[in-house]
Amino acid sequence: MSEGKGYRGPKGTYDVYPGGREPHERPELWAFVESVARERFRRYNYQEMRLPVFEEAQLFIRSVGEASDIVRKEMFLFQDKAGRELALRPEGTAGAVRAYVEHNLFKQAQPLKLWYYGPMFRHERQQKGRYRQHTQLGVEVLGSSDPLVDVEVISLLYDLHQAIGVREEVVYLNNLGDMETRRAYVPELRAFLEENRSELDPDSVARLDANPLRTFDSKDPNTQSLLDEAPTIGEFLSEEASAHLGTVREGLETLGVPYEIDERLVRGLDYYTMTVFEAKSAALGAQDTVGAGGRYNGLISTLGGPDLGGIGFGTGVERILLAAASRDAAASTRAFFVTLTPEARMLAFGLAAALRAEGVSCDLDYADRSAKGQFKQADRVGADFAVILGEDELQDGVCKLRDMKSGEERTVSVSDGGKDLLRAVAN
RNA sequence: GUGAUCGUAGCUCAGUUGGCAGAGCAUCGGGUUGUGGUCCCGAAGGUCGCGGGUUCGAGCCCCGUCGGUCACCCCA
Repeated sequence: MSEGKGYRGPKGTYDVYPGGREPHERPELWAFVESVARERFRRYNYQEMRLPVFEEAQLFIRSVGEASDIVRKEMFLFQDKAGRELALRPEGTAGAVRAYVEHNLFKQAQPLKLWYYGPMFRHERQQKGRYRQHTQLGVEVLGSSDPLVDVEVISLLYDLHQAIGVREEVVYLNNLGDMETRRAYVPELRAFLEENRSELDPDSVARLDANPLRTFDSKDPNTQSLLDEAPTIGEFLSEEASAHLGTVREGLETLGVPYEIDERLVRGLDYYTMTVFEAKSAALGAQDTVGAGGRYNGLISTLGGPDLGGIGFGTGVERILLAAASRDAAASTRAFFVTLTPEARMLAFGLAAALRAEGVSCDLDYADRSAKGQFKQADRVGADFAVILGEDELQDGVCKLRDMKSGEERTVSVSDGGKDLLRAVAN
C-alpha cells in the first residue's frame, strides 16, 4: 500500500468517517462535542475567534520558548515561495495573543473572553491519545489578572469535560509564581540539583541549565525520589502569588471543582506564570492529560502589546472522546422511499424534494436494490416510515405509507405534490 | 528521536513440519413474481502492507522498507 498504488493518510493522522472504530473516528461524537462546547462557551459568555493554522515560525519560538521541546523538535516547519519561515501551529495561545495585539483588541472592554477550535500539529511519534494532527478546543481570557478569572477558566474546562462525560477526572493545580518568586526559587532548586547531579537521569541533567523546573517532569524513579527532598516552590511564593493561589483555591472549592495541589506540576511551554493546571483522566493511557493551561502574564507584552495578563486552556478533543464513556447514536431518517417500478423513481425524487424543503429528512435508493433490499435499507437508516410507490400506487396517484415500527400501512394521496404526505409524515 | 510488538477479505481474526488462501460479521441476491429488523440458501469480495532473498515451491523462513499499536521522551 505504501508504494505505487493506494494512498494512506500521513503518519500520525486519522480520519473521521461513518463506522469509524475509535471514538475520535466517529463523526457523531465530534458533532456531540462541538455542540456541547458551543453551548458551554455561550453560557460563560466567550466569543469565537478563528485563526490561521500556520504562522511565522518566530511567533512560536518567542512565545512557546526556544528551549521547549515543542519548538526544538516538534514543529512542522516550511518556507513559502518568498522564503518566509512558517510553522503549522503547535498550539493555540500564540496565535490568539498575536491577533489580540495585531488588532488592538486590548482597546475593547477588558477582559476579552475568547474561544477557538481547530487542528494543532506536532511532529511526534504517535501513541494512544497522541497524533501529529490533533484538535484542540481552547479559551483565552486576555486583559485581566484577576484570580477569579483563573477560577472561571478552570471550572469551564472541568464543566466542559463533565458535560461530555470524561471519566475519573482530577484537576492538578500549581502556582509557578511571578518573576520575584522564580528569582528566589530557581537558584535554590538548581543548587539542590547540582549537589545531587550524580543521581539524576541524563534528561534531567540536560535540563538543569536551561530550565531546572522541568526536572519535575521526569518519570525516572530515582530522580523522582530525589525530588521528594527538593525545595518546593510553595515555600518561595511571593505574598502576591500566595494570595493569588489562595483565591483560586477558594474559588474552586466554592464551585465544587475537585482539584489537587501538585507542587511538581510544571509545564513544557515557557510562557506560563502563576497559575498552571492540568486536567487528567485515569481512563486514558500514558498520555493522560485531557486538558491543560495556565496564566501567562508576560506574553502579551512580549508579543508587542501592553503589559496585561492572560490565561487560557487547551483541551484535546481526541483525548476527551477517549476518556469519555462511549455512546451510540442511532441513525435517524424520517422517511425512506421504496420504489417498486422504475417509473416511480422520478415521482419519489420529487416527493423527497418536497419533504426536504419542509425540513423532513428523507432518502431513497440509489443502488438499484430489490424491494426487499430497499426495505432493509430503510431499516438500516432508521427510517420511521417507508413510502412505497409501485405500479398500483402510480395508477391511483397514491403511496402506501408504512410505519416501520408497527408495520401498519395506510394509503396517502400524492397527487397534490406531496402536501398530504407531508402532513402524514410530519409530527 | 529511542524501544517493543503487529500488518491475511470492508471489519474481527484463523491459517498445522514451507505444499490449491479460510471463518464469523458486514455487503448483494434468492427463499416471499411488491415488504425490513429473526431464519435458511447462495454470490461477490484478497498482488496475504510493499520490495528483495532462500527454496522445486513462501501468508509462513531471512533482509530491507512503509504503516499501525503501545511505551519512553514530551504533551492536548
